Amino acid sequence: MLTQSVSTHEMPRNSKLPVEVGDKFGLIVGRACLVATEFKYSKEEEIYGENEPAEFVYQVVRGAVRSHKLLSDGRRQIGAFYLPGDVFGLEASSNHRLTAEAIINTTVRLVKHSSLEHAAAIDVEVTRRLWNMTAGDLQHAENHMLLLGRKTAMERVAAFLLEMDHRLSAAAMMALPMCRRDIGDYLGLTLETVSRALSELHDRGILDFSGARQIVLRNRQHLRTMSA
Amino acid sequence: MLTQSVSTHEMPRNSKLPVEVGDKFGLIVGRACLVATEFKYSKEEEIYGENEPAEFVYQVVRGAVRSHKLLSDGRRQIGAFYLPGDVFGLEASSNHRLTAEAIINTTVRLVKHSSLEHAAAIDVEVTRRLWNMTAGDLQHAENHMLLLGRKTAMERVAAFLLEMDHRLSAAAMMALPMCRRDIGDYLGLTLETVSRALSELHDRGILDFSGARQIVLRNRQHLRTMSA
DNA sequence: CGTCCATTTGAGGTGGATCAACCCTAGTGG
DNA sequence: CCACTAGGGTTGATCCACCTCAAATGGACG
Repeated sequence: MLTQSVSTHEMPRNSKLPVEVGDKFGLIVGRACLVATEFKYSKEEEIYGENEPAEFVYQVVRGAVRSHKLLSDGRRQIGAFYLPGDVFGLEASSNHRLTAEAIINTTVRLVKHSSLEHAAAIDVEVTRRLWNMTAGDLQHAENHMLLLGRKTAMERVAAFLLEMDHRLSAAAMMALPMCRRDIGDYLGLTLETVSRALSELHDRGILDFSGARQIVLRNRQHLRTMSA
Repeated sequence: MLTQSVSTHEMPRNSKLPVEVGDKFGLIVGRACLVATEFKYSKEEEIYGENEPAEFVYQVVRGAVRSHKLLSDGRRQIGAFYLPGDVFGLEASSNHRLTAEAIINTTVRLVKHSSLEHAAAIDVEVTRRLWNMTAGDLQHAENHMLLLGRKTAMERVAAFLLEMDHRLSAAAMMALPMCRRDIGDYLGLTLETVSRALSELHDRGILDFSGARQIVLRNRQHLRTMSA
């Protein structure tokens, strides 16, 4: 529960509100004349739980977040990873449908869901942008269903590497914030299968490691072919 | 392409516009003062293709529709089945992201995407309802990712039966419009595995057949437990 | 420098896929 | 009215991609 977290951590403070170009959160917050608050979560901390009321909408500033669903026996499916710039926790209904946790120490900007609702009720453009965001999430989910239902382990790992490369490759190097188990739970595989696939890609010269989570892609075209 | 289909079939005519309670399509169309047109597709006919411009939004009146994505080698993932009352083909962006086909002879109501856009641009409530629909699709996709990534064959089939029971059980009998291959491609399984799971459920007295696609559930609670 | 995890690697097992008959039923035409 | 056919469905036998279990390795951090 966030309100508790607020009290057990530092108090929120207003962010500088740097509305970058292409920053969807900034676009909405700015449009709606809302003030975003910064907040920090430490490694492995829960941000919100499945079925909890959706009190806030979040944007990752620094760090990384995963969202997941659990089966009663502990089997876990990660629906998405959220990296700096990504918005998460936006629900059209009143409750969150997945649990969100910080993968590493993470700073987020957040706005009250209710203020967004209020802004959306009077400004079509705000509603339109919220709809577009949800539609983007849906598109990701549709692609991921194809991956989970029909792709082989190697195809899944290749697709994962290209997705992460696209989303967080600053320089040539890709620094993965998540462990092998997280990757497996995202791809519907075990951590061992993920590890074996990465090792095979390394053996075939398609990627290089400098530490298990520091990866350099050497042949993106080959990966694209492999991801089917 | 629909315009071609229109010419090769009967001309569209205005529907009676019976705005039922709880009919989301009716709510939107009515609110936006739009006129819905009825149209028929025959068995196995394509309604729209992946990446085609999203010219229309559809609602099933009679029949059944499936939407899917294909890999280059023909592997197929069905994202959703649409049954009478369901809306499909609604995109926030300008193109369809899956292919939609009629499973059996199907009648749909449709409205121009552009008129919806126009109505949404001036009426927050319309936009809000469109957003809610997309959010509903996203929720279904999130549940389905858990199924595809983490559930066993039997759990998937049990979940499928409960979903269909919930959506199309008129009396006690459930009349499935789709073949075993469609079910398999929806659940990320082969048609043989689906058939074997159904046979086992029959042997265990959890369901009865009267024809391969006429199913009566005898123990829903047991199915609920099995679907994990 | 030792402890603790994350990761890798190995060996063997298995759930579901694949390949192959066979069966059932609806539709067709004689 | 019935024989024939075709397509969907079932069932069996075998295979294999991935999981499971186990152990070794490595890297980060006190």
